[in-house]
Amino acid sequence: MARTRGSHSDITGPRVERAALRLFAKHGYAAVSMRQIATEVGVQAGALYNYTPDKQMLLVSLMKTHMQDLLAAYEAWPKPVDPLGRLEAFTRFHLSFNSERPEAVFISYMELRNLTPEHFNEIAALRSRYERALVEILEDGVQDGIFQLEDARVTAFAIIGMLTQVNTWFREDGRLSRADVEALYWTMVQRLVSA
Amino acid sequence: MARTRGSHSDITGPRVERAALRLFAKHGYAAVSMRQIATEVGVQAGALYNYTPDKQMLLVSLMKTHMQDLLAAYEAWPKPVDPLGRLEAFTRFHLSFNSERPEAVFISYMELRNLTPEHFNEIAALRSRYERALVEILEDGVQDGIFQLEDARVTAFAIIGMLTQVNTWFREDGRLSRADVEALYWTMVQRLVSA
DNA sequence: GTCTATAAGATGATAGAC
DNA sequence: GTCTATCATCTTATAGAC
Repeated sequence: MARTRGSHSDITGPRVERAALRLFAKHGYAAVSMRQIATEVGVQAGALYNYTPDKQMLLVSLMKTHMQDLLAAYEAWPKPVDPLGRLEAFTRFHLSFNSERPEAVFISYMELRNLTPEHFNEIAALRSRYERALVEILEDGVQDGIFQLEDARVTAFAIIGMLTQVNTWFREDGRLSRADVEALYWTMVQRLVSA
Repeated sequence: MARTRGSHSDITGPRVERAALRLFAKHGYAAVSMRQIATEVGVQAGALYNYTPDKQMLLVSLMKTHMQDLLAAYEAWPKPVDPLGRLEAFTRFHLSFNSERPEAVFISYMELRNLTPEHFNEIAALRSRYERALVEILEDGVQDGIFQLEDARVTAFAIIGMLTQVNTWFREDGRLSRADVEALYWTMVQRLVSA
């Protein structure tokens, strides 16, 4: 059966999300109007409400998708069994995953304050699951006598903080390649745990 | 001579800046209206324009003041002459200064995208002066054979990234005191440069 | 210096035609 | 599924009285 003319729900839906992602990252959630998103997609503002109940849910959906993608991709990432190998896998995974979606990473950190408490807690829970994975690697390494560190939770924050910061300065056409950056940060992470 | 009744320029001015700082940090620059700021200060919206030509300059002024305060405070901070002592001074200064003004720190990083190119470059230049100070400490330490690291600029970014991240999780009533956090991070910074 | 009033336009969201 | 038209409200900024 032929499709109704002008019906593109399976095409327009993803385009709305991508446009919102791009514009929210560039100007901030509050600064972007539904009309701007509609213009970017090539439809009228009213048509957006076929894809989201309101502006807030558009943001929530972007952030939730990003955090779920992060967790799913990390679980699928090849991981050795020894703590040092797992720490290297985590380091390289984090740098690689984040470098491929700078906009979603930026939004997921930046726009937390625009979430209602319920949505905030949902995103925060996903984020802690990821952080918890690193804490466990560090604790295992300490137990095996391979790592030396004072506080696994604070060290995990420090590692994630320094790895995530890369997105603020890395440029594709800069002095260093992605491989250079990965190697430098893996060396620094090893030093941080005295491995 | 008696003051004109209702004239409070020396009191209201700072109150406008403080209200804007608080509200911009909480909700984001774009999400805050001049009416909200006026309500917080206790005046009508029109009165704000005695203290700022427009909303944009209110943001620029907050960010510029913060960066200049940062540089001035760092210059006044007691600094040893040896690289290791200077690195410790930088670490403790950064944690201490940032912990005292979380809102200004947040805004100065978060709202860069809302600046016109001219204002952005001005703020970015102040920021690099600060980063440059750390790079020089690291380079001096390498030259003296005290530090071992591959890339002084990337290491400086990593250190600043991990130190600045503290503001996102530290709570006054949490498990760790400020002194605990300073000690933990100073240990980690030393490890990062193999000192 | 602060007020009230207002200009000129943008905003999120909905209703109903096609 | 998309459009046009519209509502009610909010926005930044200014003018002029006090």
